[in-house]
Amino acid sequence: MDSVKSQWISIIARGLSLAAEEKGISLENIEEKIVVERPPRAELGDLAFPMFPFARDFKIAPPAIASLVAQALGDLQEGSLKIAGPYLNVFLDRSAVTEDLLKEVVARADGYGRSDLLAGQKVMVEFSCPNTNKPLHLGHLRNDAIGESISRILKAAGAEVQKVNLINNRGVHICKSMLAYQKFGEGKTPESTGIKGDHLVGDFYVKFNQWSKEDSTAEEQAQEMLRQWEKGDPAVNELWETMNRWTIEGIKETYEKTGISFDTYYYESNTYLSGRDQVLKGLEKGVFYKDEDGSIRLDLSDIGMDTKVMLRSDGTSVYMTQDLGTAIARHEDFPFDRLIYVVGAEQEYHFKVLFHALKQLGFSWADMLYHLSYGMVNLPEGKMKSREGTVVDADDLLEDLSRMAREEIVAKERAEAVGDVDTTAGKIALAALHYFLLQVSPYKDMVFNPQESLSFNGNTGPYLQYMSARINSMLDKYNERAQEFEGAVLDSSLLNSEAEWDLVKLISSYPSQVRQAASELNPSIVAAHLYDTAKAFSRFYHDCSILGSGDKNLTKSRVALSEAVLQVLKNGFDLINIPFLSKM
RNA sequence: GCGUCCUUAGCUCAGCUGGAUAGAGCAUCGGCCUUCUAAGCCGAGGGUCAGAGGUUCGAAUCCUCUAGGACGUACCA
Repeated sequence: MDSVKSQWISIIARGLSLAAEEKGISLENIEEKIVVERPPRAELGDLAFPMFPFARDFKIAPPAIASLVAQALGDLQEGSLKIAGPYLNVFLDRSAVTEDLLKEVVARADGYGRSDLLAGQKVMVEFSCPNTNKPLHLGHLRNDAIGESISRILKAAGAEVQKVNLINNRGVHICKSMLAYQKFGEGKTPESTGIKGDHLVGDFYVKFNQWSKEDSTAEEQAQEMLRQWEKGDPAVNELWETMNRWTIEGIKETYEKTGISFDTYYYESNTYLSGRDQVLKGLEKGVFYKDEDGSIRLDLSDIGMDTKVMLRSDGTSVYMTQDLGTAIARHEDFPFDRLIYVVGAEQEYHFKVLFHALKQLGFSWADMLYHLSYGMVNLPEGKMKSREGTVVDADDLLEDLSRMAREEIVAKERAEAVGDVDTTAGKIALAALHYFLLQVSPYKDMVFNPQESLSFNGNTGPYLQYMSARINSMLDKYNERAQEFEGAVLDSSLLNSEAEWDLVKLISSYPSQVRQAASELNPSIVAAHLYDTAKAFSRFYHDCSILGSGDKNLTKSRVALSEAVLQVLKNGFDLINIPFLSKM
């Protein structure tokens, strides 16, 4: 369809220049001025060219220009042109467009939608970045969904993508759960309690917060433990290693359940020292300065901000310290053209400072760093607050969703048809979750209403799965009854209903939607397009019988169209991490 | 205080670099299962695109201001 579009742009350009010649005016850069749109309603045509931009040159009203151009072009082979007030609308040769499209989708198959928009680019995407003191919650799930999806979309746009995670495994907050474990742990382990490691550790983090309310020395004790840890105290270190392992194993289990993966894990514990070296180097170079209070700081007054601590006065590192070290290590490991940090909007200030500091330190690639800032997930009552226990735990949520999906399967008496009910339910749960999280533009805050958000009806992930499963089983039936349709010929001119043409347009615009999602780093564009496609198929399927059309050529043609729809859905599912189900 | 962002139907969200009558889902009401899965399809009601100016032939979209809200402005991450 892209080629058809550019073909029409040059036709219109020819018409405009002919018309201009007739009027005795000269037009420059015509093609660049031409705007292509889609008419608001299908009856108006397939492409629209507004004539407003040329009113100034012609010094006549846009509708008059439209008729002038139409006249100049006369009769056309490629389709037809219609004047609609100030617009020139194009009606494409549907049969030809459909035929080309169906061939293209078959030829490209899983590759349909891929492009070379970012070919040759190395892009690193950082996301998730959990702390090792508690399990993942709903906020992480949004981060993970965005990061994973963006990575897949960038890859589809031709980039070489490296997904990286940064485990925040050191710092005073980590010491808090360790301290609580020392005090109240009684030697419990994930094995002895049967509690998933990250949850067990998280319970002690909660315990610390309770205890610190009663004992005012708790915070100071945690700080002391951090100093011991940075000094390399063997007992502290051993506890740290044990508890970290528990948490990371638990978190990795959750990643596996949600289809998230990473090419490389970075650990704050490995990078904070090199970060510290960088800060000291920067101090020597005069990029940083030593404050009266003993801390090493960066002066940001040149970019209208205050000063920022790079290293504490007691010599221990802050978040910024290790992020410097991590960024440098990453560029050495994978010389990226772009590093995208998928991190919440509340850290915008942090990244501004980080990028600025790296630039001041003389790293040319500092300009290639980008903070993909996303909004918070709120509850109907307001923010999630760990202190008030309103945090939605990731594992619990997945379990709830799976249970609900299982109940649906049973209620709809689909258990037998589906086969493995638990696996299917798990995949439906993922579709519901990922679609819900990705249909919203990343930068916006969103509301998660547990009761309403988890519906499987309407504009949801399971709806998409349902439509694709139905297409799939219809195609299975077609193949089983292959004999009936022997000798049938694919004839795209038979696909002449509006519903079929709608599908052709949606299928053909899928690749440009993926490219747009890649350049805007916005998976919701893909999600919305898949919904439109599934919805259009649903209407078509309801109105047009495929296997029972009564004409085997028509059946074959509709089957081909359905196969193309299914291909787009499958390819798109992969980009937004929704599992395809052959049965549901 | 200062900075960044948000505000579209009762609710949750779309709305491409400004373009023809602002769209979905949920919720409400009404139709459709002896025919390819009713997790479906069709229809109805529901909008001063927060408000006011401005730019433009044309503004939900761009600019300014105002009002609400979120976040940030830590030797937390």
